[in-house]
Amino acid sequence: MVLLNIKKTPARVAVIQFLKKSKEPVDVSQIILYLRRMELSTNKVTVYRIMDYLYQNGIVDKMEFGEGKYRYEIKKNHHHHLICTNCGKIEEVEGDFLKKLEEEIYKTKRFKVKNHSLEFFGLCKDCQG
Amino acid sequence: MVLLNIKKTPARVAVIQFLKKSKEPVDVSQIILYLRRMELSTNKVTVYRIMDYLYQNGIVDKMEFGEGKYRYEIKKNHHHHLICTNCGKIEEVEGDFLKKLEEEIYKTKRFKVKNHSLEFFGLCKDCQG
DNA sequence: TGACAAATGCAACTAAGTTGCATATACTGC
DNA sequence: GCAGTATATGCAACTTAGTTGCATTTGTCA
Repeated sequence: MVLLNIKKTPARVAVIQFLKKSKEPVDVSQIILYLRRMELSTNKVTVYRIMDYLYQNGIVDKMEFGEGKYRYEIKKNHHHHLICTNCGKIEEVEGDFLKKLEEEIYKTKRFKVKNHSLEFFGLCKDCQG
Repeated sequence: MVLLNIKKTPARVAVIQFLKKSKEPVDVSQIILYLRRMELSTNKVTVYRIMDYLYQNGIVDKMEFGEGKYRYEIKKNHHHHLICTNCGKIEEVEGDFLKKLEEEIYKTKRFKVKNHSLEFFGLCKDCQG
């Protein structure tokens, strides 16, 4: 993905770097912590604006796991999240399982699905039993 | 569903009444408006506590549609929501389409799904074309 | 290297949701 | 019906997520 007309500011570069190396979707407070660690003085307004920019331009996905705040991750292959309700670990399952269902929805309800959000909550391997 | 050990306070009765007659999941501010209209003086703290109580006891479902706030509805047959990104209308599709997928997830990832959240965003019949 | 749009910083704000504690009230047994 | 008690509510103050307006700074491109 090529970013056009984007000013390569230190904050933006660092945010994207952080998102790329993160193994789980991150929230704004985690991003701010990272920027501090990188000795990039910044404030939350900037971070919110960066995240909004990245989201509006399809560079990141934005999601909510029932925590009352949003998480972001670099857009990649279609996938969904497995969220462990015990330890909080977030895993991924790859694949788009809903294409047929979305066609069915259009046939029966005339609702044209453009996007969906799907997350699974439960217990990860280590938290069972 | 029988509610045991619940004090039937006017606020609770009214909230459940409102949820039952609502055609879409409602948020806390809508509930407060309804209570005011019913001439039930109440405050948001009470409403949040009622909603939390109802949620913890499995009487309502709690969901988030990317608005930065939660919506609630009386628990009923398994279904998912179709949210029109143009007019905001919220429809339903009945059915649990993910059972097989969840079994598959357990087989391949050893993640035991207990719950999932699935919403579809797009254009309703009236907002297309 | 200078101009200018675009990005940032600051301060103040809104909106959602929470906490502690004192008061009020629905239910139980009498 | 009435008193006692656990439970629910109200209030005030707070936290956290996210926003807005405006002045200042900074990347980029000519």
